[in-house]
Amino acid sequence: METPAEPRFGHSDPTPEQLRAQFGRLLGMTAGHTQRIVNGALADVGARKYHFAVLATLDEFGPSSQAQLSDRTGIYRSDLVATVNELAADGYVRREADPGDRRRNVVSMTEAGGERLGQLAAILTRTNAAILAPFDAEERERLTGLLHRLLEHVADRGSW
Amino acid sequence: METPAEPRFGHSDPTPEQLRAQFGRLLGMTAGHTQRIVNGALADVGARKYHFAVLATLDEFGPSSQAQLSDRTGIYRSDLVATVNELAADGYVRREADPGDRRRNVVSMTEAGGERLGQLAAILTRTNAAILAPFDAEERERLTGLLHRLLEHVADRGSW
DNA sequence: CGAATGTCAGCACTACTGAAATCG
DNA sequence: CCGATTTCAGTATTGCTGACATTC
Repeated sequence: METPAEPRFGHSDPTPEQLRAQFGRLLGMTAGHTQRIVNGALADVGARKYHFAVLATLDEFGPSSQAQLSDRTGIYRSDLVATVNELAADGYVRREADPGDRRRNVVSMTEAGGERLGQLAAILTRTNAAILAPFDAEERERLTGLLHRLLEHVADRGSW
Repeated sequence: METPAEPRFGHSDPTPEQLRAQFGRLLGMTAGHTQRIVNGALADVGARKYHFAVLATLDEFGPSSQAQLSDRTGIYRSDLVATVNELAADGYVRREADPGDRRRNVVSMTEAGGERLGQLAAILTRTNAAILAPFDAEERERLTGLLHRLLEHVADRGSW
């Protein structure tokens, strides 16, 4: 009774200062909510971020080995196996042995994969717009510019 | 041989446009790297984000029930159990039955917990500074301002 | 032989769900 | 009985590591 009913993320009590002050927390929570929105929209059609990443890469670079897909998407090779499995099971990609290098597979997008990519791209365009709705064009550029600089900085292995 | 040795996150190949264009990806990757830096620094002393969140909350609000801690930190009640277990095992908090309401536990910070909080706060201050190093004061305010607005927007249940 | 490739198994952390037991 | 609190068990995704067999 002391605590009124709280919704899933409802903070009936104030958030402590020391927590609010953490930049990492601000960034992490913002990204967390954003990811949940994006993942939820993708999950509605049975997809995940990895699916879009692989399909978009195949669209731009054409048939590729899994190692190339890993390099271009940032997805680990071990995780790519499952991703390609899923996409192949749905008929969006084909996995064939590379005749020229028998260590490799050649992954190529099917026609159905092309349509799937269009579907996922549309979903992402929509969610991106919804997420950035409160910002005008100038603010969006400022925000993405700052985030790009921050990403370059934190992604710089060697400093950490 | 075709692909030169790539470090853990080295993209020897370019990132596809369609991926680069995703705001969610930019935010997610930035947050991911940042979290890894912060978590790594905390892990060096055997701590996690949840530990700091709970200790900071106890510091500001005094002895609390686990439900209150959950509300104020955003940590799920089920996950709070393990967090309090860990903190109690290290002597940083005490968990006692609430005499006035036998459903509740009263969690309170010990002296060692206060020192631990100081240690973790110092670590976070250091990592925050390192993460934000490339930005001047004005840019930091702009970035945190934009992120706060974005967080409010995306955290708004009901819109999603 | 050394290196690349694909595959499998597994771990850690986070976020989240559901259910049970106790108590008000 | 309803609701609050704590606890346990379990799930999913992501990021990441190590090992292995095959092939170049």
